[in-house]
Amino acid sequence: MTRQQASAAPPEARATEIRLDGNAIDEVMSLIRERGGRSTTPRRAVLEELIRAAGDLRVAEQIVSGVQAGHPNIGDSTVYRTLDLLEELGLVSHVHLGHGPSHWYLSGNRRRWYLTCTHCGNATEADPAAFDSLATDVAGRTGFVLDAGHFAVTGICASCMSSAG
Amino acid sequence: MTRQQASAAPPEARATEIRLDGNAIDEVMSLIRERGGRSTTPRRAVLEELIRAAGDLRVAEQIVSGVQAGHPNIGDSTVYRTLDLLEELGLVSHVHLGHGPSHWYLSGNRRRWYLTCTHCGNATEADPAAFDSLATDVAGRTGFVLDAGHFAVTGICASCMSSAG
DNA sequence: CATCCTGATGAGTCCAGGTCGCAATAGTGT
DNA sequence: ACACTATTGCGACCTGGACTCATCAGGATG
Repeated sequence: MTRQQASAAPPEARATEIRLDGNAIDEVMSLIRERGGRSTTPRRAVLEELIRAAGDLRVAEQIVSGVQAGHPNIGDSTVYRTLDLLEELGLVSHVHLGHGPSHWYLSGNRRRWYLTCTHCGNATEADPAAFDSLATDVAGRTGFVLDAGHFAVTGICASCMSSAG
Repeated sequence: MTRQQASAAPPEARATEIRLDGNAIDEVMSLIRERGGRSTTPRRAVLEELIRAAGDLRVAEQIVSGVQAGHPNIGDSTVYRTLDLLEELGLVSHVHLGHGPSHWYLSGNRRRWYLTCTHCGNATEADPAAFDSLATDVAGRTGFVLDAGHFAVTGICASCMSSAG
């Protein structure tokens, strides 16, 4: 109904190998330039911030303030736009863990699969093997190709199960 | 960080059998009264609207306008609050299919599992059996008890796979 | 059936989390 | 160094929903 329902993961998305070392930024900038884009300070700053997170999850607001700590004049919307760009390139992903803001991480070509406990709110990354067999099963039955990321699966974690019954 | 992170599905939620016939409303009102709540016109109106949807998904805005078609003086926030109440009672559920608003349905005690295509945006209900075996697998490995509903799993549907590659 | 107590309501305001339009700025191929 | 145009930063705006609070009305009681 609203703006963008089916905008994520355009088929052109090219999952590129990206290492988390210092050269990564230059490699990404080359990739952007190949596509006719430009290597700019804000884009480098956002990438630096994501690399600094070392693959951990960050909400957009954290990324914005991390970037602005070093570059106070970079605007919020530029960070959002850069995250979207990097996601199109297949370099970063965002996941919705619950009702709050989405969480971003440098994914390379490996999306993750998260479980969120609706009781304590904690999110944990899950073993991809279990999800893969679900995906194989569903693809075989229906042809629908599941994508692990984007939304966490909710449930009750082991410790909440044992404590709260 | 914000208000409610871990509020969904309080342990007291009692999944009650609810039929979709005309007596359902009275039964639900009795249930509400047992808990010290009151049977009110807005609550009946919201339930009527959900029953009218016959189990189909509705976004909150549709439910609000459906209710207000018959009762123009019922406020939006009352509808939201009533949906929350009915969800606590285990009678309705909401699911996030994508980035837009959440979708509500009369669930009784049976939550559903949806697949959303990130290419065409369509959501389809999936066979619960596949999800159940995933849930059994994950519970065995980690003790985390998965809940099918609340978030859809994204992917690419069969027709988008074949047409767009 | 009149009263009272308190849960529920509706109108309006506020908030988070982005998104958008646009004039100004700054990469980059030549 | 230039020109061309992708990007930026700013601020206004938008959606979906939560909150406040004075008022209203179920329904248990007498």
